[in-house]
Order: sequence, then structure tokens, then C-alpha cells
Amino acid sequence: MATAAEIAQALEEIAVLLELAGENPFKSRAYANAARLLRGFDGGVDQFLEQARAGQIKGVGEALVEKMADFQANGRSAYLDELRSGFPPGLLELLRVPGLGAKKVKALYEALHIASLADLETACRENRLLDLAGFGQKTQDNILAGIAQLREYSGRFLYSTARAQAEALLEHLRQTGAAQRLEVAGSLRRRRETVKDIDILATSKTPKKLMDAFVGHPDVRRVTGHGSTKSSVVLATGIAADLRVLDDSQFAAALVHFTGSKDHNIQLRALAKTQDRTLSEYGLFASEKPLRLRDEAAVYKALGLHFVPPELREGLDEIERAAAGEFPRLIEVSDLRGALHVHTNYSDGDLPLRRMAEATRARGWQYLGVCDHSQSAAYAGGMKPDDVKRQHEEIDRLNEELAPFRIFKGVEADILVDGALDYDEATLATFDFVIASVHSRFNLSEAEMTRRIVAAIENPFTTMVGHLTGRLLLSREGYAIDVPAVLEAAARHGAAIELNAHPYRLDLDWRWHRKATALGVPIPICPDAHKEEGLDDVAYGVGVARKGCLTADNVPNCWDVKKIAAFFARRKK
DNA sequence: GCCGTTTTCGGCCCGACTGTTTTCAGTCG
Repeated sequence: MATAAEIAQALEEIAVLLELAGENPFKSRAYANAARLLRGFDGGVDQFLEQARAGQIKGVGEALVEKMADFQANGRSAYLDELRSGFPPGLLELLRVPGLGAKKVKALYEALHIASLADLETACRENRLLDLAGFGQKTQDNILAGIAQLREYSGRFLYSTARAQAEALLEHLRQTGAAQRLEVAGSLRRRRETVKDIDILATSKTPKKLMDAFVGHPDVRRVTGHGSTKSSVVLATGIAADLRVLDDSQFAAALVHFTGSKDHNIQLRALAKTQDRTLSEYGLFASEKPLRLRDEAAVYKALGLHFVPPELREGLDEIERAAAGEFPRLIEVSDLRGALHVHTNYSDGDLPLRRMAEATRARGWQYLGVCDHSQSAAYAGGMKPDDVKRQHEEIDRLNEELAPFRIFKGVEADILVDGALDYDEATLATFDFVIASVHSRFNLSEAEMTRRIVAAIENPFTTMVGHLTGRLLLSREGYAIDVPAVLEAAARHGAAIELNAHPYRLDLDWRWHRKATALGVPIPICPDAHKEEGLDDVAYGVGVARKGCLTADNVPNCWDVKKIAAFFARRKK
């Protein structure tokens, strides 16, 4: 028995392989479409197949039902296996090179037998792409640059990936019963948006037992060190992980040492030195004698500082601030009262509106701001004015039924190239709030892009700007934009700037948060969810919001229904 | 591969850019 997710994943792989095989693109799309329908289906696989057989699921016909049933019954798909056998496995990674799609990858494979990134790089260096129809010098240069970019990023991992991996390791170590204290340190604890490795600190009376469990974890692919105080491994995902086991008396200083960035630690040690003491991973020493420090707060206190939240230990101005006073209480996930920027199957979301509303309510939140794509976003099934009307009628019905839970009528409206929003004023006026986002024409000059987005902010219907720079962590740089100019425009016009919490985005970058809050620009933390689990991505947003020193007051979706409704209404006036 | 009918084939979402071409294919979102 295969799960819906497994079947959907198989369908998605079939879709990619069909593209590579040069099949009818609509055939490929049919598989991708079926995968999406299955993921969003409200019920089990059997029920899905039953309804599809009855012709009740548009887009899933006889052939798809048969292949899905095959997978469901056998746990694998003969069709997928057959497609896979037609290509070397390394071919799929070529699709990660920017500018390379199925057609080009297929041409490279057939004409030059290129079947991996290494093959491709060699062929480019030997100028072998130049003779290939449809390829030229520019293409070859761009491919080389793309490979270099992939390589540069490949040593880093998304926070979300590393966090999940770290949790699995921690759970494994806990189960040994050999750990007294157990903490993640490093950039992961600082909640950097991308991290290089996982650092775990522990105290134990039986370190060997803990070390053996660590190197024996099923995800470990390579053990690069295995000692009594430190072990290092490389995991299946490619992430390196270290475990250090310490004496309990050293734990607090070690946690400070292995959590702080290099700059933070340098500043802390310099401060200690002015007090005729030395600070190291082993403790804070006056002469030869270590001070007794129970926890991190004690370390900072001994240095004459208020506690510095781990997320802030980047070596910016946090030590100065910790000397001057306490940090404000930073935002926590439990402060959130609602979710804004959620997609449904009115555009490219998986689930019906009702399901997303119920999922939001089930998380203890009081409201949902639904924001499907606007009409120009054809690739995402953007809403035509008729769809908007239909959605608003459904929202009205649901609001009666689900009260006091509240659904706000939002939209993620494309910012067109001239800065206009993607509907006429009459349509815009029907929304409670509008997220204005750029989804096309990324390569404007910085001045043009800034003008474009500022123009959108000047539009009184714009409540906030979505994913301001369009970046995709580890894969695409954001477009050129003058962020301070945009923040100042937002401040002038009372608009907000979204913190998109999708783990690939985390955009607005935390490095701009303090500037934004200083200007009085609110920063809602938005899941940009396309399925139920996407709602939980707000946790990633909260992590970087803490790095940006945001409090619940700065984040509109921590406000209650009344206050946020007033905020929406004020902006529209 | 699906769908709907001008009912068994032809269309399926689209606009723009890039790099290759000299009118367009491939890629992207």
C-alpha cells in the first residue's frame, strides 16, 4: 500500500522524465496535475481512485487511474521504472543548472553523452557545446557560471533541512538515556537562514555510549572522527554534524562559545580581557580559576551583560546593547493570532478554502487572510474577476458558519512592469487587503525595479509588499532593488512589508528588520502556504524575525481580529 | 494524457526574455 504522498511523488517524477523524453508537454503536465490533485484531495487514495473512475475528478482519466492503481497495489510503478531506465540517474541534476531545461539536457545527453554535472563542466571547458545546434558561447558561459553557483551553494543547507536532521539526531541521542544536557549550538541555534553544519553539545556520565550512538545513527554515511569528547560525521543529506561531550561544569561556557558567531566571540573575549579575565570554550577564568557558571545567563551576567538571545549573537551591536539594558521580549510562535497570505485551489494551492480555514483554526489562530494569485499569474492559475466574486461569496458563507473565526478577503496581486496592480480599481476595492508581489520581469535595473515597487506601494489598495526581493535561498539571488528606499516609501504610505516565511524565501531578510521597525513599518510573518503543512512554516519566519529583533507588536498577525481589521481598513482610505 | 464536442481530434495558459538565430526554440515564473 502506497500513501498519497508517495504516489504523488512518483507522478511528479514521471512528469519530469516525460519532459526529458521529449514527450508531449501536455502529457507531462497531466501527470504533474494529477499529483497536485492527489496531494490536495480530501480523502484517501482509494476514494480518490474511486471518484476518478466515476469521472468525477477532472484531469484524471483512465490511463492515470490505471498507473496510480498500479502504484497503490504494488508500491511501485512499472511505467516509472521503465522511464527511469531510459536515462542515467545523474541527468536529473542537470535540470538544476539555471537555463537548462528538459530539451537542452536531452540534447546534451544525446549528442555529447553528458550525464552529470562533472561531464557538463568538462564539456564546457573543452568548448564542446559550441558546435551543438541551439548552443553558443553565451550559453556555454552561462552554464559554467550556473555550475559554479550550484557548487558554491552546495556546501550550505536550508535551515529547515538542517533543523529536521538535527531533531532526528537529538531524538536518537535522547533515546540512549546517556545524555544529561543536550543542545544544538552553532548557526542552527542562531537560526541563520542557511547553515553549513550541525553542532551538538552534550554532557554525559557515559560519553562513549553517546558517541557510539551518534556515529551509529542510520543517516550517517561517513564517520570523519570518533573520539571521547568529539565525533564528526557526514550524513546522507551531505550535512556534516559534530557532537561534543563535555563536563557539566564546562557546559555553559561551551554553549556560549559554540553558539556565538566568530565576531560575537571575539567581542566577548575582548570584554573579558578588560576585566582581567579570560573567556574560552572551557570557561571564564579569573587568574587560573574558572568561575562557576550554571548556564549561559550566568556567563553573560559575570561579564556584566544582560542575556543575549542566541539569535542575536552575530557580532553586530548586541554586546553594546546587552551592556546598556535588557533586550525586548522577542516574538514567539505562540504570539501569532492569524495567518495571512495563504493560497487555495482558487489558484495554485492544493486545498479548498474551507480546508485551509479549518487548518488555520485548528492551529489555534483566530483568522485567515486568503491570498490567491491574480489574473496575470496564468502559470499559477490566477483568479479572473469572476473567480474573485465566487471566492468572496464562499468567504461570506464560511464567515457566517465559522464565526467568530474570520476569513479576510485578500489577494496576492502581481505588480505589473509599470508598478500597476493586476486588477481594476473596482475589483481591488472588493478585497479586505492586498499583497502586491513581483512574479515577472525580474531583470529590471535597480532603479526601475525600485520605481516599480514604490509605485505599487503608492497605490492605496496595497496593504503590503510580498517577498520583497524574490530571492530563493541557495538557488536564486533576489532582484536588484533599493531596499531602504522601499522601506521609506512603505513608511510614508502606511504599507507593510511581508516577511515571507517559506524556508526558501525568508524575505524580507532579517538584516533589514530593524531599519523597518525604526521607520514604523509593520512586518507580518506570512506562511505563503500552498498546502496545510505550509502553515507551519511561520516557525521559520519567527526564527529570522527574532534575528531581526522583532516583537509581537511589530508583527500585524500577532494582533487580534479587531486591530488587524482596522489596519486593513485604514490603509484603504 | 485529458477533455469536449463544430462528438474521436485538436487544443490544452501565457508573456517575456535570452541566445540563438534572421524568425524562433527553450526557459522561466
